[in-house]
Amino acid sequence: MLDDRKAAILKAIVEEYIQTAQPVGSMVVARIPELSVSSATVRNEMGALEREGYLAQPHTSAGRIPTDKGYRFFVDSITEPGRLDPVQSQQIRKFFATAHGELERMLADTSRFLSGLTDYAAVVVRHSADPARIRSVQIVGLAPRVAVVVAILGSGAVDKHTLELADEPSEAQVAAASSHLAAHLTGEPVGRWMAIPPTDDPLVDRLVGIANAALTHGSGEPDEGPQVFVGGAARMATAFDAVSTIRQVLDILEQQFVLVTLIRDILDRGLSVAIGTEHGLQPLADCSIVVAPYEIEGERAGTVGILGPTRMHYEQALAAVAVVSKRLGQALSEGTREG
Amino acid sequence: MLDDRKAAILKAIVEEYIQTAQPVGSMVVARIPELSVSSATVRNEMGALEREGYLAQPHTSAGRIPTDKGYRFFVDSITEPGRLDPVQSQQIRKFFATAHGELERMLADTSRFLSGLTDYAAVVVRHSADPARIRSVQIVGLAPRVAVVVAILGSGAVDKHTLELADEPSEAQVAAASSHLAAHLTGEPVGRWMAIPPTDDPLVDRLVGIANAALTHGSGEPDEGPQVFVGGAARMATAFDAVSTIRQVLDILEQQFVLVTLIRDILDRGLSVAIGTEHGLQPLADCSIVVAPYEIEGERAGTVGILGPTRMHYEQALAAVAVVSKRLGQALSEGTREG
DNA sequence: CCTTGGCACTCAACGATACCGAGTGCCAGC
DNA sequence: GCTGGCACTCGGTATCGTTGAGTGCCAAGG
Repeated sequence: MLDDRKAAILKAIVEEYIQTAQPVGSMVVARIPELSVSSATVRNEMGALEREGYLAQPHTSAGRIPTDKGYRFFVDSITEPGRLDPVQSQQIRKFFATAHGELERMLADTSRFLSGLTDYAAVVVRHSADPARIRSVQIVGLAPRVAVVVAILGSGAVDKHTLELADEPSEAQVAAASSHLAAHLTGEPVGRWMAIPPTDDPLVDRLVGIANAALTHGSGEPDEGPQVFVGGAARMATAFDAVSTIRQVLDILEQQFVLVTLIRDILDRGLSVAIGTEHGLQPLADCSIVVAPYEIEGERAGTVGILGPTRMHYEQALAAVAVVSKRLGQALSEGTREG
Repeated sequence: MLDDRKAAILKAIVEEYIQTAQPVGSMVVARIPELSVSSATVRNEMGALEREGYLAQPHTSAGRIPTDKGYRFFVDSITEPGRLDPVQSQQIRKFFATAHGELERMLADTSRFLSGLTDYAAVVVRHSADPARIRSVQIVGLAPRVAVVVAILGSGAVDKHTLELADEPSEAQVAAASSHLAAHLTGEPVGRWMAIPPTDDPLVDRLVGIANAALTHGSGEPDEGPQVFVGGAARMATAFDAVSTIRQVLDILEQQFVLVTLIRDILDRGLSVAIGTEHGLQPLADCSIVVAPYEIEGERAGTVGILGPTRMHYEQALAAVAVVSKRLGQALSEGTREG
């Protein structure tokens, strides 16, 4: 597609522009040692690259700026995993050594951490596309008319619902309902309606029905769709200088549904980076997104990602997202105890 | 302190400035019908108001801008509750009619709603200053080495922790531990360490100890300090035009601890509004905060508030925050079932 | 004594103008 | 095909009036 020299020039321009945020002129490119050509030659090549859509010129007599296509070429040419500098690796190690606690807090912390690490906004999605299966379920009476149904899910999460009863079941009836429920729900995905055959005790059936309904339609997390944690949105205020752009980007970051759709879209297309207008969202035309799914015990459990300007530092971003998603998965696979 | 005319002039200037965001000149003030004086008189009074610290001048030959002290006078002069316009009342009614679900989701939704209602950033804090008391507690065995301790709190919230055991207690032992724990913890505030006397079965004691520890130091919400929900932070990008200000304010909004401290501070001082530098936070020097606590069943359970520029629309803000906090409290008092 | 019209003064905002220089495109020569 | 040279472009910055909103002060009038 591009001969070696064009590729080298394009790469140099992208790198320079990412660093300086200024249009890159031919002289700067000609100065880099790998290329021993004059600026005039570079100018010719730059003209060609512009005609092919890799570069753009803000106006005549300005340097060149990479287009989305230019960034795309650059990103695709990053083949080796990309090194994190030791300081960052150290930070990551430290974070995951000390991080602990409840899943949701962990995800929120991770989003903040990743944002600090990369200096872009970070997003962590916990998706529930594949609903966790119920590993164990139990009804517990707590007071004459109050009971709890507690389900432990395959993901290690605990789904619990308090039940208010019209009846006052005996302990035996609660126990019967509990085991009847367990017999029919264990192994099933949570949040899906499961028909449960009646027993010979209508009171037990009512109790089972209430518990089953709570697990199905209950307001516990699992069936409320994916959860989104955004960290470091404030950094977008530094990444752009047009207030309107900042506003638009922040708006998107608050629309969790949009974020989730966007990220799923990117993953569905088999990408790990979406640049500028590659994703459809017009307000994010100046943004790139780097994502990586994380896995808990081999199952995709969510995604981590960062959102930055198209002129983001892609190697670092890719490396950081990759490492953090891996480590997050590991950390969550260990600490499956606490839901 | 201020004679009637000065007060009227000050009020007019504040209102005008809130609307236009432009320094207010003497002629504009002289035009208002209540005051039938010439602009020259207004100028004299404005000079006096400036000397007394209520007004400031960006530069000679510009109009006047209210100082924090000026806003404070204005806010303190708002005595009657302040009317919400019918559209907003309608919105509020509708929101609380349809809002439902889990406490945390409800609070998050409320923060988003309040932000939309006022067009400022909104904050909802769920504080746990007065830890809820345990109404009922129970240990449930789920698997040979896995048990759950479930505590229902006075607030209606459910605190549950999964326990991983070294032993394999019998059902009777679990039941014994459960009732022993219940006997000593019921009525106590959660999250505080309670000594529990030993029984004659060391295995039961170990189980009780683990459960007790989980409830005390466990990672469940109640002892993790207050939770903060921020909605509509993006709106701060419209409220200010200096990018650095936006950045600073967004930063604060992400520091939950700072927010909570700030809000508690304001409430502790018996205020419902903090203007500009009245709160200590330098980055928020251009912001005002309007807060109101909400109550669940008569107990203070948290705070709702909004954060906007010092030139915010105070009457509306005060009214909106007051009404939303009240309605939120009512809504949560009804739906105490689901934790 | 307070109010008011008048007047000189101030100063940010705006527009016009000129200038600078980084960067380009093109061309002729090596 | 590469390179040095050169004319050209045009955004950015600085300079300089000009404008006008707004003030402070004063002297006259109720």
